Amino acid sequence: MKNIQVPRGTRDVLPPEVYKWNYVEALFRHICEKFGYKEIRTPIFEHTELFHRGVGETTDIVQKEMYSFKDNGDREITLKPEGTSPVVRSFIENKLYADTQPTKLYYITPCFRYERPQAGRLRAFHQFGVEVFGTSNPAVDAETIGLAMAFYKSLDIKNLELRINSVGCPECRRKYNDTLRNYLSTRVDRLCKTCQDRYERNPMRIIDCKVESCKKEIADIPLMLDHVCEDCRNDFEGLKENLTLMEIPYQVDPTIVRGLDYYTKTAFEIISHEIGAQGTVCGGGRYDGLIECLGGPATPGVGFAMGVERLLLTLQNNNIEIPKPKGIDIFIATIGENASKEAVKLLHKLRLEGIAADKDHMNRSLKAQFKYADKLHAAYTIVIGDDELDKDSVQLKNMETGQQEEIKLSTILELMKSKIK
RNA sequence: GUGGCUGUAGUCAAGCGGUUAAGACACAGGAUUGUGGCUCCUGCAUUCGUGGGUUCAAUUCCCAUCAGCCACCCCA
Repeated sequence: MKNIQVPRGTRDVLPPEVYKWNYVEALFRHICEKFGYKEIRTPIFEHTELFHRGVGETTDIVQKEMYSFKDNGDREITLKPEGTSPVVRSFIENKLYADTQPTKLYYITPCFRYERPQAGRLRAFHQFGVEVFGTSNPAVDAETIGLAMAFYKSLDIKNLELRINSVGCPECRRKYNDTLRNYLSTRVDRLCKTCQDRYERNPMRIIDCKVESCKKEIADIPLMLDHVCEDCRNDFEGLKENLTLMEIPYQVDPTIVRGLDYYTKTAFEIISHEIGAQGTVCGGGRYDGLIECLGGPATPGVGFAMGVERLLLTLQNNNIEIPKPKGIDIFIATIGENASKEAVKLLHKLRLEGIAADKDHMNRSLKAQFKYADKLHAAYTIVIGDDELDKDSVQLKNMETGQQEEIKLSTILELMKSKIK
């Protein structure tokens, strides 16, 4: 029979890998809690309309990347392609705005996007994210960046680059787009094909074109950052000031344009140069219009998302080791039927006391049982045979030093309890 | 969605038209009496992602398909 494999762009996380996931998840939770953020969990699927409104009709995500389907009750359902919209939906639905503000939330969630898979880009992937609702103070934008940087720092990741920009508010962006179209209108036909397409769809993207002829053509293109209104400019200055207060180095990069429609003002990216073309390890910014757009009261918001797979890739490419889980406390090797039965009794008692213990179930020879104990990284091993049962006496072997001491079998439980403390 | 590279055991791989498909690691067993890690020995692919085609003959050539990687695109 033919094997069934995982769908394209998905993968299994197997035991030799999963401890790393547990580690970074625990660390992320820990850091978030220290920063005063609370965990929120939302469903893996939502009504499709949430993403149409929350992410934006014009985005690639909505236009071609969503896993959407009709359920048996004829509802239009979509597997979440990102984490922010569901959290905003929940904030509104559960009236969290009625609580003390700001609302500071974090989440760990799988996301789904139908894209061409590549290193650091999967169809089923995972995000860590935070959102803060209820304040437009740029100090909070800086705080979320500080949280991300603190997280990376505690993993000892270096060589990350923080790039910040302001994409303005709806008013200054509209004016800017007019300025941009005006500037470009005389040169469109000299731009590359993709840029001509961008001119229609999202003229801001032309700024970051890599084609030489385009670069030349747009050398003095007006930048958003130079055309933001007074208010947006002040907030951007506030952001920079707060980053400086926290001693977080940054680069202003006027070419950062977030792909999701809802961003306003602050946009930022944290980039790793070691993991290939998909180097954005964290991306986020402010989205002051989103909550209202999804039917909530006018409430400002800011947040970020980081890709867990990309994080793990970065760790790997920087040779950063995650502490390996330790082995079992004791292995019980047996010779003969009676001993094996006795071991089952003892094993369960040990386990009930919180001692990590195991025995062989493959009818291995004594020698092979020791090899197995070694593989399980057992701290101690005892051998039970008929003699030991008769005399109530076993050799307790320390697997690291190889030393054995003779002990009473009946006292092993108390002894192990004291040993693992 | 576009272009390019790749696909041989659990893993990394050699072979690139011709009877039994190297090697390493991993895994399993053993090296006389009931003790692991080192060493040594033994075993482990009727088959080369899948399906077609060319040929007397294909893992080796061609096509398709699937999957992985890389770049674009996009983004976390």
